[in-house]
Amino acid sequence: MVNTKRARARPGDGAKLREEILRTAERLLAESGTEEALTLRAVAKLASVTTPSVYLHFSGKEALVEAVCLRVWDELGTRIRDACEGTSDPFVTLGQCGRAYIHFALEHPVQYRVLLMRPNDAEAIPPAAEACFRHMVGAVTACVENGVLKGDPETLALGMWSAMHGCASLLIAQPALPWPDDLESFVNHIVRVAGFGSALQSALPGAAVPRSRDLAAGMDGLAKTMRQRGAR
Amino acid sequence: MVNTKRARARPGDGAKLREEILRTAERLLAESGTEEALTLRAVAKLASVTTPSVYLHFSGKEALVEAVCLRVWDELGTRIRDACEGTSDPFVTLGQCGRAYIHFALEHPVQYRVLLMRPNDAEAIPPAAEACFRHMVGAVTACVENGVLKGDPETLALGMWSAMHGCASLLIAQPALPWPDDLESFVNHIVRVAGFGSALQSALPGAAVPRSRDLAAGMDGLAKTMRQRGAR
DNA sequence: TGTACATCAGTGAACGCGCGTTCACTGATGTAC
DNA sequence: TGTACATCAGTGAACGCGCGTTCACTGATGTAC
Repeated sequence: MVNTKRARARPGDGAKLREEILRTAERLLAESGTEEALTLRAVAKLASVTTPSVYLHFSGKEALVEAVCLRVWDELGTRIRDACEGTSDPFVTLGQCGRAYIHFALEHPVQYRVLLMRPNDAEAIPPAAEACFRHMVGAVTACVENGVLKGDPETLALGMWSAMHGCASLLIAQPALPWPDDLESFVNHIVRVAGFGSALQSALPGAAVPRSRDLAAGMDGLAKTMRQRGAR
Repeated sequence: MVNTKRARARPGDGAKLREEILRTAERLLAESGTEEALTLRAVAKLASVTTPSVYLHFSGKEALVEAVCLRVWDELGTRIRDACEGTSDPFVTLGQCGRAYIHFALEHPVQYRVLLMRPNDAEAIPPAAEACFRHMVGAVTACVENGVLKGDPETLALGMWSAMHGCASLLIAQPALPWPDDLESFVNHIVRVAGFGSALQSALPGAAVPRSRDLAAGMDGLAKTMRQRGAR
């Protein structure tokens, strides 16, 4: 974390510092590894500027944090959107969405924590977060139209989101749990469980849970059918 | 939050204050609604004692927080254990475990946050947390022995835990998301998705994801079979 | 072309705050004689 | 039965720290005359 002398911006270029402060704040989060390191003083120092300068561009600390969040939501949205493109099968696409979500979280653990694990009593989520959710809902809707899922797309999407979030946030916050060595396989497991589960729950909505033996038999039969169809 | 005058403990009874401090800390969390309110000064004041008195029973703030966590883990463990008793079908039992977990989290949101959403770089989880996990693994193992689940019980249990955690922690941290009005139904949805998904993933391990149309057809067929068996 | 001036990005010093922690102490209790 | 004393739970005042925030200021830049 070097702090070289900054050249003062020319009149009219003041907003450049705003951009630089935001980038510095993200860098501080990533490099420190903890959100507690995100203080106005630390950001200012790392940006080679005095602390009160931050107030020229942000009304206070909370405004800075919110601005950082907006950027992260945007990045996450882009990642999810990109993951939704290029595949034709909607169920596969839904899984790719989920994988992209978890990968983003694991690659940006501190940012993810600030986004989704802080207490957040705001009445509404920011538009950039809404956009993320809409991508998820879109992927689910395609599955509903295709028939592999049934039910309210928003509820199904919240279920998928919550499953992805559970995996990501538990990995981030509780690294001491006995996680498998092959994390990539575990993430796949989570994504498949959520997808398969949503599909089966779509087929058996509200019904009583089948007896274990019946369910086990049904699963084995289904697996055989799937293998036959896949082999054609 | 009243603070009445405390009578000094008699020699030998000093440890009573330790208990009282712990109870006060839990009360403070529950009543304030935020973990930031858990300061030594606030706990001492609420317990009608001066701040340095806390040091007679805890080596410092971190030790106090850890002691609070141990108690919450114990409570959670009891809840899960109780949920595992009384039912004969292991798959139903697994679902009850999950529901008990989420209910506990939603009833104690601040405590749950302190337990599982704080940064936690400890190398090992505390024994009381291990006990919780073991209950989950036990419920999963019963399903594996019964044949409704297949695979490594620890991995399957981590999947279940992560699904439950995702629902609970997202509800707690992001109340502004468009949650359904009927939360109880949503929790059921989550639990069933995780259970059904684990079962189906057990039957189709590592295989390529089936084509949507095949999966949809398989699900409908399965649902019909289940209804017939359930109707017998 | 030179000069006075307004603009505006950024500075330096200081503020009050609540926090965790330390340390010398007090004063009631039980005990030894 | 009375008294000196050791024990030990708890006190009161103070410490340094880093934080967010405020405010009067500086000094380079572009502009009007």
